[in-house]
Amino acid sequence: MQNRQGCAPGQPAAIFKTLAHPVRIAILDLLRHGEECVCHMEAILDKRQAYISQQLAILRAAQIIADRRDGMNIFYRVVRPEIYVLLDAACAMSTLPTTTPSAVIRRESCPCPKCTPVVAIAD
Amino acid sequence: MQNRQGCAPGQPAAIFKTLAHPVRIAILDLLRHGEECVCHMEAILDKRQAYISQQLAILRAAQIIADRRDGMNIFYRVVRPEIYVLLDAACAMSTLPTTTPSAVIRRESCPCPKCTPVVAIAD
DNA sequence: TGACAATATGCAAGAATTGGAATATAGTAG
DNA sequence: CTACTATATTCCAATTCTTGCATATTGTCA
Repeated sequence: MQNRQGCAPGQPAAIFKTLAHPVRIAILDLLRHGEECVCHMEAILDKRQAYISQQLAILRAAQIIADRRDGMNIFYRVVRPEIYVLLDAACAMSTLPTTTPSAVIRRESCPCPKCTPVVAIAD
Repeated sequence: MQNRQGCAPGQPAAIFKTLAHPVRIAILDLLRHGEECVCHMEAILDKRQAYISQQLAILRAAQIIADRRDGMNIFYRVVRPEIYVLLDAACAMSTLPTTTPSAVIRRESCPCPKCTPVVAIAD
Protein backbone atom coordinates (compact mmCIF):
# COMPACT_ATOMS: atom_id res chain seq x y z
CA MET A 1 0.00 0.00 0.00
CA GLN A 2 1.37 3.36 -0.98
CA ASN A 3 0.37 6.83 0.04
CA ARG A 4 1.23 10.49 -0.51
CA GLN A 5 1.61 10.43 -4.28
CA GLY A 6 3.23 7.03 -4.30
CA CYS A 7 5.77 7.37 -1.53
CA ALA A 8 6.30 4.20 0.45
CA PRO A 9 6.21 4.87 4.21
CA GLY A 10 9.64 3.33 4.68
CA GLN A 11 11.51 6.03 2.82
CA PRO A 12 10.55 9.08 4.88
CA ALA A 13 11.27 7.09 8.02
CA ALA A 14 14.85 6.64 6.85
CA ILE A 15 15.28 10.36 6.33
CA PHE A 16 13.84 11.13 9.74
CA LYS A 17 16.15 8.58 11.29
CA THR A 18 19.13 10.29 9.71
CA LEU A 19 18.03 13.63 11.12
CA ALA A 20 17.11 12.29 14.55
CA HIS A 21 20.42 13.22 16.10
CA PRO A 22 21.40 16.54 17.72
CA VAL A 23 24.97 16.52 16.42
CA ARG A 24 23.92 15.75 12.85
CA ILE A 25 21.40 18.57 13.04
CA ALA A 26 24.06 20.89 14.40
CA ILE A 27 26.34 19.94 11.51
CA LEU A 28 23.64 20.71 8.97
CA ASP A 29 23.04 24.02 10.69
CA LEU A 30 26.69 24.85 10.37
CA LEU A 31 26.49 24.13 6.68
CA ARG A 32 23.68 26.62 6.14
CA HIS A 33 26.22 29.34 5.42
CA GLY A 34 28.02 27.22 2.86
CA GLU A 35 30.73 24.64 3.04
CA GLU A 36 32.81 24.07 6.12
CA CYS A 37 35.93 22.06 6.87
CA VAL A 38 35.97 19.23 9.39
CA CYS A 39 38.41 20.82 11.79
CA HIS A 40 36.18 23.85 12.00
CA MET A 41 33.17 21.74 12.90
CA GLU A 42 35.30 20.01 15.46
CA ALA A 43 36.10 23.34 17.12
CA ILE A 44 32.62 24.80 16.99
CA LEU A 45 30.73 21.70 18.06
CA ASP A 46 33.37 20.84 20.63
CA LYS A 47 33.39 17.15 19.77
CA ARG A 48 36.28 14.87 18.97
CA GLN A 49 37.36 14.66 15.36
CA ALA A 50 36.61 10.95 14.98
CA TYR A 51 33.11 11.49 16.31
CA ILE A 52 32.38 14.32 13.89
CA SER A 53 33.71 12.17 11.12
CA GLN A 54 31.33 9.39 12.04
CA GLN A 55 28.33 11.67 11.85
CA LEU A 56 29.58 13.11 8.58
CA ALA A 57 29.83 9.58 7.20
CA ILE A 58 26.18 8.96 8.09
CA LEU A 59 25.05 12.20 6.44
CA ARG A 60 27.22 11.42 3.44
CA ALA A 61 25.79 7.90 3.12
CA ALA A 62 22.33 9.46 3.15
CA GLN A 63 23.49 11.68 0.29
CA ILE A 64 22.59 14.81 2.19
CA ILE A 65 26.11 16.19 2.12
CA ALA A 66 29.13 15.83 -0.14
CA ASP A 67 32.79 16.56 0.36
CA ARG A 68 35.50 18.35 -1.55
CA ARG A 69 39.18 18.40 -0.87
CA ASP A 70 41.06 21.68 -0.89
CA GLY A 71 44.69 21.36 0.06
CA MET A 72 44.98 19.67 3.39
CA ASN A 73 41.38 20.23 4.39
CA ILE A 74 38.16 18.54 3.35
CA PHE A 75 35.13 20.74 2.97
CA TYR A 76 31.59 19.47 3.34
CA ARG A 77 28.54 21.01 1.77
CA VAL A 78 24.83 20.25 1.65
CA VAL A 79 23.68 18.82 -1.66
CA ARG A 80 19.99 18.58 -0.72
CA PRO A 81 18.95 22.08 0.36
CA GLU A 82 15.42 20.73 0.82
CA ILE A 83 16.69 19.29 4.09
CA TYR A 84 16.35 22.74 5.59
CA VAL A 85 12.63 22.68 4.98
CA LEU A 86 12.54 19.73 7.33
CA LEU A 87 14.83 21.32 9.89
CA ASP A 88 12.94 24.58 9.94
CA ALA A 89 9.57 22.88 10.18
CA ALA A 90 10.75 20.68 13.02
CA CYS A 91 12.21 23.66 14.79
CA ALA A 92 9.00 25.62 14.42
CA MET A 93 7.09 22.70 15.91
CA SER A 94 9.51 22.56 18.83
CA THR A 95 9.02 26.16 19.87
CA LEU A 96 5.31 26.55 19.23
CA PRO A 97 2.99 25.66 22.08
CA THR A 98 0.73 22.72 21.52
CA THR A 99 -2.19 24.12 19.61
CA THR A 100 -5.06 21.70 19.73
CA PRO A 101 -7.27 22.80 16.83
CA SER A 102 -7.33 20.11 14.12
CA ALA A 103 -10.35 19.12 12.13
CA VAL A 104 -12.29 16.61 14.18
CA ILE A 105 -14.45 14.71 11.78
CA ARG A 106 -17.39 13.17 13.55
CA ARG A 107 -18.91 10.03 12.16
CA GLU A 108 -22.23 8.41 12.74
CA SER A 109 -20.89 4.92 13.08
CA CYS A 110 -17.58 3.29 13.80
CA PRO A 111 -15.50 3.11 10.62
CA CYS A 112 -13.88 -0.13 11.66
CA PRO A 113 -13.97 -3.10 9.27
CA LYS A 114 -16.94 -4.55 11.12
CA CYS A 115 -19.01 -1.55 10.07
CA THR A 116 -17.45 -0.61 6.76
CA PRO A 117 -15.42 -2.66 4.31
CA VAL A 118 -11.77 -1.80 4.76
CA VAL A 119 -11.07 -1.48 1.06
CA ALA A 120 -13.58 1.31 0.76
CA ILE A 121 -11.94 3.36 3.48
CA ALA A 122 -8.37 2.48 2.68
CA ASP A 123 -9.15 3.97 -0.72
CA MET B 1 24.72 27.57 21.67
CA GLN B 2 21.41 28.07 19.98
CA ASN B 3 20.50 28.41 16.35
CA ARG B 4 17.54 28.89 14.01
CA GLN B 5 15.75 31.65 15.89
CA GLY B 6 16.56 30.22 19.29
CA CYS B 7 15.74 26.58 18.76
CA ALA B 8 18.07 24.23 20.59
CA PRO B 9 19.28 21.41 18.34
CA GLY B 10 17.95 18.80 20.73
CA GLN B 11 14.30 19.58 20.15
CA PRO B 12 14.03 18.94 16.43
CA ALA B 13 15.98 15.73 16.91
CA ALA B 14 13.27 14.51 19.25
CA ILE B 15 10.57 15.20 16.69
CA PHE B 16 12.52 13.43 13.99
CA LYS B 17 13.03 10.48 16.27
CA THR B 18 9.32 10.24 16.85
CA LEU B 19 8.70 10.23 13.10
CA ALA B 20 11.54 7.83 12.31
CA HIS B 21 9.29 4.80 12.25
CA PRO B 22 7.32 3.40 9.28
CA VAL B 23 4.30 2.37 11.33
CA ARG B 24 4.02 5.73 13.06
CA ILE B 25 4.23 7.45 9.70
CA ALA B 26 1.57 5.14 8.33
CA ILE B 27 -0.65 6.00 11.29
CA LEU B 28 -0.24 9.72 10.69
CA ASP B 29 -1.05 9.16 7.03
CA LEU B 30 -4.24 7.42 8.03
CA LEU B 31 -5.17 10.41 10.13
CA ARG B 32 -4.86 12.82 7.23
CA HIS B 33 -8.52 12.35 6.40
CA GLY B 34 -9.59 13.04 9.94
CA GLU B 35 -9.93 10.96 13.04
CA GLU B 36 -9.82 7.20 13.01
CA CYS B 37 -10.53 4.49 15.56
CA VAL B 38 -7.90 2.04 16.72
CA CYS B 39 -9.58 -1.07 15.40
CA HIS B 40 -9.69 0.51 11.99
CA MET B 41 -5.97 1.20 12.03
CA GLU B 42 -5.46 -2.34 13.17
CA ALA B 43 -7.28 -3.65 10.12
CA ILE B 44 -5.72 -1.32 7.57
CA LEU B 45 -2.16 -1.53 8.80
CA ASP B 46 -2.48 -5.25 9.44
CA LYS B 47 -0.72 -5.11 12.79
CA ARG B 48 -1.79 -6.49 16.14
CA GLN B 49 -3.84 -4.20 18.34
CA ALA B 50 -1.30 -4.00 21.15
CA TYR B 51 1.37 -2.98 18.71
CA ILE B 52 -0.71 -0.20 17.21
CA SER B 53 -1.57 0.96 20.68
CA GLN B 54 2.09 1.20 21.59
CA GLN B 55 2.86 3.37 18.60
CA LEU B 56 -0.17 5.51 19.35
CA ALA B 57 1.13 5.97 22.87
CA ILE B 58 4.42 7.27 21.52
CA LEU B 59 2.70 9.71 19.18
CA ARG B 60 0.40 10.75 22.01
CA ALA B 61 3.32 11.34 24.37
CA ALA B 62 4.86 13.54 21.69
CA GLN B 63 1.60 15.49 21.66
CA ILE B 64 1.18 14.94 17.96
CA ILE B 65 -2.14 13.15 18.31
CA ALA B 66 -4.96 13.16 20.83
CA ASP B 67 -7.76 10.74 21.54
CA ARG B 68 -11.49 10.94 22.06
CA ARG B 69 -13.81 8.25 23.25
CA ASP B 70 -17.05 7.64 21.41
CA GLY B 71 -19.04 4.73 22.73
CA MET B 72 -16.91 1.65 22.71
CA ASN B 73 -14.30 3.04 20.36
CA ILE B 74 -11.48 5.50 20.84
CA PHE B 75 -10.78 7.88 18.02
CA TYR B 76 -7.43 9.45 17.41
CA ARG B 77 -6.79 12.71 15.61
CA VAL B 78 -3.79 14.85 14.75
CA VAL B 79 -3.50 17.96 16.90
CA ARG B 80 -0.39 19.32 15.17
CA PRO B 81 -1.24 19.56 11.47
CA GLU B 82 2.22 21.04 10.90
CA ILE B 83 3.47 17.49 11.12
CA TYR B 84 2.31 16.97 7.55
CA VAL B 85 4.73 19.62 6.36
CA LEU B 86 7.46 17.35 7.66
CA LEU B 87 5.95 14.20 6.20
CA ASP B 88 5.40 15.74 2.80
CA ALA B 89 8.85 17.27 2.68
CA ALA B 90 10.47 13.99 3.67
CA CYS B 91 8.42 12.15 1.10
CA ALA B 92 9.39 14.61 -1.61
CA MET B 93 13.02 14.11 -0.70
CA SER B 94 12.62 10.36 -0.89
CA THR B 95 11.29 10.33 -4.43
CA LEU B 96 13.40 13.06 -5.99
CA PRO B 97 16.70 11.99 -7.49
CA THR B 98 19.80 13.32 -5.82
CA THR B 99 20.30 16.73 -7.31
CA THR B 100 23.82 17.90 -6.60
CA PRO B 101 23.68 21.63 -7.23
CA SER B 102 24.10 23.47 -3.90
CA ALA B 103 25.94 26.70 -3.46
CA VAL B 104 29.59 25.85 -3.08
CA ILE B 105 31.21 28.78 -1.38
CA ARG B 106 34.90 28.87 -2.10
CA ARG B 107 37.22 30.48 0.39
CA GLU B 108 40.74 31.71 0.09
CA SER B 109 41.94 30.19 3.32
CA CYS B 110 40.85 27.45 5.66
CA PRO B 111 38.21 28.73 8.10
CA CYS B 112 39.44 26.44 10.86
CA PRO B 113 40.24 27.99 14.27
CA LYS B 114 43.92 28.07 13.42
CA CYS B 115 43.22 30.52 10.61
CA THR B 116 40.19 32.38 11.95
CA PRO B 117 38.96 32.85 15.51
CA VAL B 118 36.08 30.48 16.12
CA VAL B 119 33.86 33.09 17.72
CA ALA B 120 33.88 35.18 14.59
CA ILE B 121 32.67 32.35 12.39
CA ALA B 122 30.31 30.75 14.86
CA ASP B 123 28.61 34.14 14.84
C1' DT C 1 -23.23 -6.43 39.12
C1' DG C 2 -21.16 -9.51 35.66
C1' DA C 3 -19.58 -10.57 31.16
C1' DC C 4 -17.66 -8.66 27.30
C1' DA C 5 -15.42 -5.52 23.94
C1' DA C 6 -11.91 -2.05 22.93
C1' DT C 7 -7.78 -0.32 24.13
C1' DA C 8 -3.61 0.25 27.08
C1' DT C 9 0.40 -1.22 29.59
C1' DG C 10 4.36 -4.08 31.46
C1' DC C 11 7.89 -7.18 30.39
C1' DA C 12 11.60 -9.32 27.94
C1' DA C 13 14.80 -10.84 24.28
C1' DG C 14 16.95 -9.47 20.33
C1' DA C 15 18.43 -5.70 17.21
C1' DA C 16 20.21 -1.31 16.47
C1' DT C 17 22.40 3.03 17.96
C1' DT C 18 25.59 5.79 20.69
C1' DG C 19 29.95 7.53 21.39
C1' DG C 20 34.73 6.51 23.04
C1' DA C 21 39.45 4.65 21.93
C1' DA C 22 42.71 3.13 18.89
C1' DT C 23 44.22 2.92 14.47
C1' DA C 24 44.22 3.39 9.37
C1' DT C 25 44.36 6.22 5.19
C1' DA C 26 45.64 9.78 2.24
C1' DG C 27 47.50 14.06 0.99
C1' DT C 28 51.39 17.49 1.87
C1' DA C 29 55.76 19.53 2.94
C1' DG C 30 60.54 19.02 3.14
C1' DC D 1 61.25 8.82 0.67
C1' DT D 2 59.89 10.45 5.43
C1' DA D 3 57.52 12.83 8.81
C1' DC D 4 53.44 15.15 9.56
C1' DT D 5 48.59 16.75 9.26
C1' DA D 6 43.71 16.13 8.35
C1' DT D 7 40.29 13.00 8.08
C1' DA D 8 38.26 8.26 8.02
C1' DT D 9 37.39 3.68 9.69
C1' DT D 10 37.13 -0.17 12.83
C1' DC D 11 36.16 -2.19 17.18
C1' DC D 12 33.56 -2.32 21.34
C1' DA D 13 30.66 -1.70 25.67
C1' DA D 14 26.71 0.69 27.24
C1' DT D 15 22.41 2.30 26.23
C1' DT D 16 18.25 2.56 23.69
C1' DC D 17 14.79 0.87 20.31
C1' DT D 18 11.84 -2.77 18.52
C1' DT D 19 8.14 -5.78 18.83
C1' DG D 20 5.87 -10.01 20.41
C1' DC D 21 3.35 -11.84 24.38
C1' DA D 22 0.63 -11.65 28.39
C1' DT D 23 -2.20 -9.04 31.04
C1' DA D 24 -4.46 -4.85 32.91
C1' DT D 25 -7.74 -1.14 32.41
C1' DT D 26 -11.87 1.03 31.17
C1' DG D 27 -16.26 1.61 29.38
C1' DT D 28 -20.65 -0.77 27.64
C1' DC D 29 -24.54 -3.60 27.66
C1' DA D 30 -27.80 -6.67 29.65
